[in-house]
Amino acid sequence: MPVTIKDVAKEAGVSPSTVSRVISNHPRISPQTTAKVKKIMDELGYHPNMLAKSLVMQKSKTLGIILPRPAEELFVNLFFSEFIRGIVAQASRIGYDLLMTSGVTQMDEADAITKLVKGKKVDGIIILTSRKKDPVIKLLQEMKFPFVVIGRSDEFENILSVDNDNIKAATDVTNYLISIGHKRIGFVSGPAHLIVSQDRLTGYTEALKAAQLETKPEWIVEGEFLQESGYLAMSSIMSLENRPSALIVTDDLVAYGVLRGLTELGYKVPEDISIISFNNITISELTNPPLNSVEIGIYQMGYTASQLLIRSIEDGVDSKRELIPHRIITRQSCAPLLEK
Amino acid sequence: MPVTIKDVAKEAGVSPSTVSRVISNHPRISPQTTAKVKKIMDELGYHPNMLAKSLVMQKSKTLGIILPRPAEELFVNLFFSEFIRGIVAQASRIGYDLLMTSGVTQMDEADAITKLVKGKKVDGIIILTSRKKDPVIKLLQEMKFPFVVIGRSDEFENILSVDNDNIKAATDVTNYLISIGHKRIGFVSGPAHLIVSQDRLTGYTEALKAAQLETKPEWIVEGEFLQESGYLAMSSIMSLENRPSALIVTDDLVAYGVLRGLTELGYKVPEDISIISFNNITISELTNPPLNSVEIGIYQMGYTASQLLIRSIEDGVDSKRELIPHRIITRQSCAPLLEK
DNA sequence: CCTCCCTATGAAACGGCTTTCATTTTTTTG
DNA sequence: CAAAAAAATGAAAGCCGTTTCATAGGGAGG
Repeated sequence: MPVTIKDVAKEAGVSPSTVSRVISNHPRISPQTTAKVKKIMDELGYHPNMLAKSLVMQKSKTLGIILPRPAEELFVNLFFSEFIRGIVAQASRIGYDLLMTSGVTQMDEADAITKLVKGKKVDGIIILTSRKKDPVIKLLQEMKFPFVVIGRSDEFENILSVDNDNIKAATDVTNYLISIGHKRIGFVSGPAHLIVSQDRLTGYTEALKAAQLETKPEWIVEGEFLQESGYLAMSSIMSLENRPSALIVTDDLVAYGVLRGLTELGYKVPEDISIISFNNITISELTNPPLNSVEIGIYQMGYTASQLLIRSIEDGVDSKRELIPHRIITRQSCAPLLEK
Repeated sequence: MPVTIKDVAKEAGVSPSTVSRVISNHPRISPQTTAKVKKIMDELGYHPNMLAKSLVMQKSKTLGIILPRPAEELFVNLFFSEFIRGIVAQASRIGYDLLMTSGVTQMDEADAITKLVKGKKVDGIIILTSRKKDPVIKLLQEMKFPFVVIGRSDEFENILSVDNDNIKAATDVTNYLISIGHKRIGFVSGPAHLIVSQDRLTGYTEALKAAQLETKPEWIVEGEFLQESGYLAMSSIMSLENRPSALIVTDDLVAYGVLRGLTELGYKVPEDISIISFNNITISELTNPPLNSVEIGIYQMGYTASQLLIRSIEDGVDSKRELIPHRIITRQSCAPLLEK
């Protein structure tokens, strides 16, 4: 027996319509009535039933997010919390909540989305990872449902997205290494099906080309977002006769593996080889030596995604790309390479 | 113009009631009608409006969770993702979603909860951290609303909770150190207002008492869940003339700070002092040396909390405490102490 | 062949809120 | 002071489902 708008109305001696108008600050309600109704609402501890409200308003004031499958979660895992904080902070501020769901099996991400969308549980959806030819993006695009992707789509131009300029970031990192004298630069990449991997690789390649430096396919290793990948990459890279003097690593956790591999092989960082990685998660300042990394503004990405999506829902903006600035954090894993 | 139950009814030449009954597998609907209606639903791409359904059923099939304030998030941060995965995995399996919200300012956690509860957006709530005399627990208890706390309450017995046996865990850890020969054991604790801190400290104290070993107040240092806390603790502890030969640390991140502090002061782990910590987050296997730690089953805690809460919602269980087993992970930060 | 009882389905109310349209009350204006 | 305009409020429909109660039709039993 929760207290409803009717109870308030009866108690205040007005009609439900009037109470409703008081709640929504309708202009044509007299100050006295407003005061009286508000008093009663307080006394009765009235809170509107959001389901009823949502049903009639045709919007739920809720954003949706699909939990990544464990496999892809690897990437998201370490900054998931920060992301979510950003999203929820901004959403709450504007009166939205965040609904999380996941497919029951690995396969039905699409089903989960359809259910959310058609079931009217959410007004918009945030996509955390963008894969090449991402079917989820296509689905939402077809349903014409508001959504924002963290990252970008390789198929659709006119969507909402929040991203780092990963190409630029990788270029910056590469140029940074070049600027301190490195000429042979390797790259430990992430899974090829993720767009972020692709972009970072592109930036790296372009920077090298622009500087007219050598690129060797064997200097580029692809792996997962696992430290093990970094560890494994080292044996192949370091056994090359003409090996890189610096390495760009796609993620700090992977870089940790790189560090571990190098230590085991008897190399010193940064004396023997310089390392710089991406994402600047907690780990990166805890390694030995502390890692140079690229801060990508995770909280801000979440925050911005939330904001953008809500604007899209309320004002119908449906095509905008926001780039969150990145920043190279200098620690102690890179050293200048002196001419020899 | 989403397709509603009426559209399906019209198209199938039956009444909305019949369609509704088909959806819920009502026994008294003829096979032919069922088949016909299902076919139409498919053709039209019908999905029930969950808001309407929730409104009439008086339940939303949604669990709620309040994002911890940044200050307390520190503790939760590093395993937040794992927690959430556990919660959502189990919830999704049983047809529930997870709704996340936060107070807009730091203060109104209680408001956020009230809104969720009275607004009928959720059927139950998961509380991630339990503080001493936690006002949030009291609030939910007063509202007689289903909730489960991760941890335990120091005020209420008859609630739903999922926890580690932290007292036992700390006792185990202490006994482990004792078993390898340590007699002077220190403790780097977490914030006193968290129940988990209190419990671990209790376990430690009890184990020492049971073994009739010395406890010195100056061997116990309280700090935040920050590596800085561990770092700072070292200067005071290591400057004692009669200092511990082993240290139990409340969290791996803090232990990392401890390690850093010790290295700077010129001590070697485990030769000079043994370290073991709690939580077993990613970091703990990456430190130098890799940390002995206590695995606390985070995913399983989330999973269990979800399950327990849903059972409570559906079957009215309202008092149950589930303990998730812990496990000491042996790595290389503890060494036996030989008699001298 | 008539009643009685199932079975399958439909009609209508309800859940709690918003909003249009109508109505009453008050104020303004000529 | 009457008429018109403005302000304040109420009645009722509608959002989209579920469920109770009623009813039509078919078969069993007498």
